[in-house]
Amino acid sequence: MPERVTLRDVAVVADVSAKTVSRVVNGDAHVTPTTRARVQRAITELGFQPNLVARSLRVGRADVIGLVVESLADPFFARLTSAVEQAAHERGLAVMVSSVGNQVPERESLVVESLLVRQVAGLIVAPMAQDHGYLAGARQRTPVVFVDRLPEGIVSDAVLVDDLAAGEVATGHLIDHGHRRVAFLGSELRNPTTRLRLAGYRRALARHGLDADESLVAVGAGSAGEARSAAEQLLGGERPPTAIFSSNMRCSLGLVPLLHGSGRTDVAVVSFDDFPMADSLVPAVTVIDHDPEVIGRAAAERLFRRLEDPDADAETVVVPFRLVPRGSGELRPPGATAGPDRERVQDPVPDDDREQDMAHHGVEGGRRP
Amino acid sequence: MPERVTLRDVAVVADVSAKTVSRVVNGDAHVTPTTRARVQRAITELGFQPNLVARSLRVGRADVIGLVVESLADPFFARLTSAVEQAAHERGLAVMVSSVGNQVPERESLVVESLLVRQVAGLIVAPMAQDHGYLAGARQRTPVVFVDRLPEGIVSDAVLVDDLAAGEVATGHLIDHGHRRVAFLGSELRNPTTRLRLAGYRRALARHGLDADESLVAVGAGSAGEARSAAEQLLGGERPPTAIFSSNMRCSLGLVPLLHGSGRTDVAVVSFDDFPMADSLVPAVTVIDHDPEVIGRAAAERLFRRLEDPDADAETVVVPFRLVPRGSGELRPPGATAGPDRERVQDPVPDDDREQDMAHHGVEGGRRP
DNA sequence: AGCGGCGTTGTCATCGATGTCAAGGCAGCG
DNA sequence: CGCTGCCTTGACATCGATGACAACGCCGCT
Repeated sequence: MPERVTLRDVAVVADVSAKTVSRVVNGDAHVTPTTRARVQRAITELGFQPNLVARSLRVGRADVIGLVVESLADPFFARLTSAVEQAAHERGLAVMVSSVGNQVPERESLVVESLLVRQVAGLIVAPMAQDHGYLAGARQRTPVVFVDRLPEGIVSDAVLVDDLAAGEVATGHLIDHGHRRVAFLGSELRNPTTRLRLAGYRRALARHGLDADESLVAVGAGSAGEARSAAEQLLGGERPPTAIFSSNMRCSLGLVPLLHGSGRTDVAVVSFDDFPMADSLVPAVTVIDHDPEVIGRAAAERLFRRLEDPDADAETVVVPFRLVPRGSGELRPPGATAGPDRERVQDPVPDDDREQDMAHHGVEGGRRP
Repeated sequence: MPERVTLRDVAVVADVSAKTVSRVVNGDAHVTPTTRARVQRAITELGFQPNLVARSLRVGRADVIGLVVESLADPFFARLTSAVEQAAHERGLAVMVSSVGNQVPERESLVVESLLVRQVAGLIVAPMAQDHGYLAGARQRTPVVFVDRLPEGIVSDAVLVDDLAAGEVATGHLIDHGHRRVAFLGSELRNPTTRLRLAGYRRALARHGLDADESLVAVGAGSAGEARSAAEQLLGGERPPTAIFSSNMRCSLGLVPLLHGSGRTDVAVVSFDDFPMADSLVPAVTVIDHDPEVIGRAAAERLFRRLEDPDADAETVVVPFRLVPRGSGELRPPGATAGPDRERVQDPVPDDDREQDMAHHGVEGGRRP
């Protein structure tokens, strides 16, 4: 029994050529049933398994897809990874994962390169880099689907949430509940989704005629601990916020324990992304919910379609988000009275119209050119 | 400019053989500095990247490690995955991930096989299968490190937490706080860690002279929702538990919202594994904490060492766990008085001795033969 | 001058699969 | 019987890298 059984070993036992064994293994029609049965017996007897590395080299492409995310431990990306892996597995593809970290966006191109030299059939990338020109050459032979944001400098398939709109909805929700000092808590600005959510925050402020106060913007939190410290500073300022838009799960995991631990559950919170126990806390946390599993699956499907039809036009899929009111986002600022905010003179639209506008934003999924 | 630059292309430009280019790429000493510089220039000019699939085929092993876990979305495994990927990346290795799911332990061997045919250099496996004999042959060429439990039927490297001891500590903690109706909430019994934690639970009961009541054992929860339903049944029974040992994070994510949502925060809880917000809830959740990052890193290091020394003896690394009292596990049962439990006549050891005993369990890490 | 040793370089086989295309066998038709 | 077409099979090159080892040149020593 040789250490590794090859086509040749099977060919000897079955008294055919290795090519015929290959035909049987790959379901090629050009084999007689008699020969086929004989080869199958030999395959079973020897426990033959094709060497997929050899096949990949010959074919020029591995049956593996690459996934690049910021962090595999991040709950959002963990669930996205899981969805991608499951979709790939259903197609007989393996998944090679790689993380970029949150310190050096330029690592993205190195990480992607390390997947390309392994001949991955395709890539799903949650981008952090400023410029995706590095992918221009590779994309002729390796399809790429971007998740969470559009690439810069190239046209590619993508699966997105509208971060700007979501940031605007989250912030608008707080403003609609009377808050005039709304803070933004976010990760590094080199993270494109942070920038978009911040832009949405600012657009909501502007839309309500509120001045943007940069002392209410705390970005750069690379961990839950840093988010916690940043929130502490926000709340300890001269004119502290009465509400906080926490622009990703990681920041929320720093902010919420702080508020609960320091008895500041009076501060209104909208969290971008749901997280465990958010609805069990008192008050339960209002969230912008977008499902990483939906994103992961959509990205994988998009990639499979691209593999089948390399020359089709690039397509962007926008997946829906929704605001889930649970309590923390509906808290009123100190001194505010119940009911519609009477100070709001710039926008006479009734509340129900605004709710509908939000529902429109929250439900809309579709295609973006 | 050819589509793909090979050693041969570089060799032509540099006027050397492909073998010399290979020597330069691999840092072989047998190249003159003059030749080396000339080749480097050609490499840069052509943008050459070695084809790692070709190398893998020739060498007989890919520079990829495989990781097999139950679910990539599970927070515990997500963090373990992240730690493994980072450790691998530091070594220039890629990571191929695969999930088994929680329904069919036998899928493990199929999943492992799909990694083996891709010539992974080594495997890290969080096992679910009943028998690891399927790995006996492969292990001669592909090192395996098991995480979380020892394999069945083969001797292999492993990185473990002592699930039985941890289950015993968790349950003992509840008993020490006066509970006599302690329930066990767990996943499927085909999951070996569930079985060990249940055994620990039973051992704690026995140690305190308490009869095991099977109506207090709820296993089979495949999701947080199912855990929630199981907990509902436990609490709705004729003689409901006053305390619950939730034997994994997933069960806790079902149980804790139930308790909070139904006003049953009087039920004492110890959760195996920490989770986000556990310490922000009221009462904060007492947990058995073991760090998946420590496990992941230890597993990766063990695998790297195995790759360097394939013939060394198998080794098991036991990583520490600790009980983190936060409130939920220290709740007293209804009608209990404060202070030491006067009903405990079988064990006259004072509380401080027992605390020390637990600290001993919680701190101990080391090697197991 | 001749020999031996050492360092560098190159040739060629190898890894294990698949693609390309020729060859052989058989059936049908004139 | 000879020719043509179709189907099956096999030979051999290919994928792109590395391992094994021979060949060559140079230097130092006798």
